[in-house]
Amino acid sequence: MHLLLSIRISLQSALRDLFSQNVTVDDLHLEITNQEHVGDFTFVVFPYLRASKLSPEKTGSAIGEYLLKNSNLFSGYNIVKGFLNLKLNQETWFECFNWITKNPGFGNRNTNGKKVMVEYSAPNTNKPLHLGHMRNNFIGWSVSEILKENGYEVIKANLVNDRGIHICKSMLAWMELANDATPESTGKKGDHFVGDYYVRFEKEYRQQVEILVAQGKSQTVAEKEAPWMLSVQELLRKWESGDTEIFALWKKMNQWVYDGFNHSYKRMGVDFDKWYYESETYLLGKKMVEEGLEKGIFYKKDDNSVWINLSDLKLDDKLLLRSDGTSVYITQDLGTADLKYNDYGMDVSVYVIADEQNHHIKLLKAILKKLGKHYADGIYHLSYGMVDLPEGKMKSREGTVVDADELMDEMVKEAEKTVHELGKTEGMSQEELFRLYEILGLGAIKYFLLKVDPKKKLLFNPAESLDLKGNTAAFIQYTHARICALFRKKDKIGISSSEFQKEKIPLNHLLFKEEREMLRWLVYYPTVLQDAAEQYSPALLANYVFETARLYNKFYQEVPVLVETDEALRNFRLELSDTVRKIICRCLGLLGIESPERM
RNA sequence: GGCCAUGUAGCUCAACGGAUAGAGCAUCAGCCUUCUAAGCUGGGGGUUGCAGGUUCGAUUCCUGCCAUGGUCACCA
Repeated sequence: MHLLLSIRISLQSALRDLFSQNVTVDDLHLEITNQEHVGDFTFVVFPYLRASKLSPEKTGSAIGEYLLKNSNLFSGYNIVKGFLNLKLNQETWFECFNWITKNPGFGNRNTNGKKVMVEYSAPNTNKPLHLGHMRNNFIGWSVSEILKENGYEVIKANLVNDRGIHICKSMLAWMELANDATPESTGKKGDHFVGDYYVRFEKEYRQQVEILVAQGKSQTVAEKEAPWMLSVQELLRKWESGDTEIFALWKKMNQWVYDGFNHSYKRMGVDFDKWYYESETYLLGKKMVEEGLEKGIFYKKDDNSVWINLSDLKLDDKLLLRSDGTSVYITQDLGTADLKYNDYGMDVSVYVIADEQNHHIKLLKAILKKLGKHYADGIYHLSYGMVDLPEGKMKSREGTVVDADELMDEMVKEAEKTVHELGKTEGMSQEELFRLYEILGLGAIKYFLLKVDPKKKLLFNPAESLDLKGNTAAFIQYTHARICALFRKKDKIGISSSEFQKEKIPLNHLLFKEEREMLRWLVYYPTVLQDAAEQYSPALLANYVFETARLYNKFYQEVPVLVETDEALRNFRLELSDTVRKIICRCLGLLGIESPERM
């Protein structure tokens, strides 16, 4: 029995039979009854007063009476103003619990035949990953998994920004300063190795600019004429013309970076089905610009630069090719969008990109539409807020960027410290312990970054992220481990458990408040899972699973499980506990967080 | 300046247009001779940025202000 649906159907009949109102089941809204009122679910009758032509109280009691007479779900009702509080009878709760336990994939939806591509991560190959990438990665990965659970076929894609002036900067600094050093020879992780040369370029370049300024040049001129700026531009030209030596170096250094990235991705637990490289898509973009020119959708200025007029959309004209014929950021995005669609023909294409690019994606969609690409309508920008630190924005120049690898190390170390202090892991092997530290450390970061609504900016407070109390992954993982402990204990003291059978529950037994509240909450899982997909929001699941753990801990505190002497009741509570454990495990799993059996 | 977000307890965040706006952190007071105290119970803490409007009802929708952030590159 699908509880919420059953109640809605009863209400639907009530409105139809009493007031000749035809409403769809989806339009009927049920809320959890407030703490201070008596009841399980509440139905607001205000919207139906026009139909009933009665006072709120009389409308409510008419519906209440109808439900008691025509349905066996309810044991009573009360009305406060226009709020009809419904009380379910105990039989209904057991029936409902039966339905949940007999549906292993409770909440999952069958395949709907729709295909979605989720593009996320999108790193540059000149720097290691940082905290901003982490939010991006975790949102992208989690949304993908949530969509799968809701019946979509999902392609996880990564679009690597592997070309351009910034890559040339690391290359130049390496050529000038490295003496053929490699990640192997220095024992440094490849992405950090290359990133260091990027930093060294910037440092040296700034000095060169300063010298020129001291010699009397203006800042702008100095920035353009500094020796390394000229060299790096030359390097880019060589790269674009396909210089074999430069190309080989570019490939070699990018590979170092990829080796580093793959290591980080693996530790973060994110993966991709398809990799795109801007070095391969920018030419496609150029081709599309040519086509647009031929069709007269774009126009060329005297200096040979190519533009599109978007005045009908109240947007400024947008440049698509520079006067020297090279492509800009949006050019390659046009090419990538087309390639993606030709590869997969997906219904929806999700771009997980920070909100600083809202305007850019708007332009991208607009231009694709002008080119007659119908798939433009399927593009959805999952725009998330940037991660700020208590001191403000992360700035690479000021060295305030939080490095992903360092953060993971730090959090795992912190987890190790706490596990040690609490000393509950006696008998676990060294290998199991290391595994546990990873699960706890990574879980903490992921939960911290995912629990906030993606579209809001996120304040990363290092001290707070280390916390293991309250609204954290550890709190939820702890609840999971606690339930596991309960079952270990059960086996140890030799209590046999069998499937819960509601017929065996003593008739005079009343469910604890904590039991009813737990059941009532579990019923909402399918709704939350669906909402999370529709809103592309892992945060909804994070909030749900936190509340699940919170309610279970209350239950655990107040209700005896193993200590219960009545076998049927004990079995019911054990199975309820196991159901909660499974829901926690599934929710955390969709957030990319593992559920330890001990901690 | 135009456009777009955001503004809720000291702090970080919740709340399909519904009841006296909820959690966590911090703070104060309690609970381990019974299932993991990374837990539980209770207290204090609010003019939901401001002013209007829409209606049975607004944190939520509309308008105007104010504040913060983003963006409007031949950067990516």
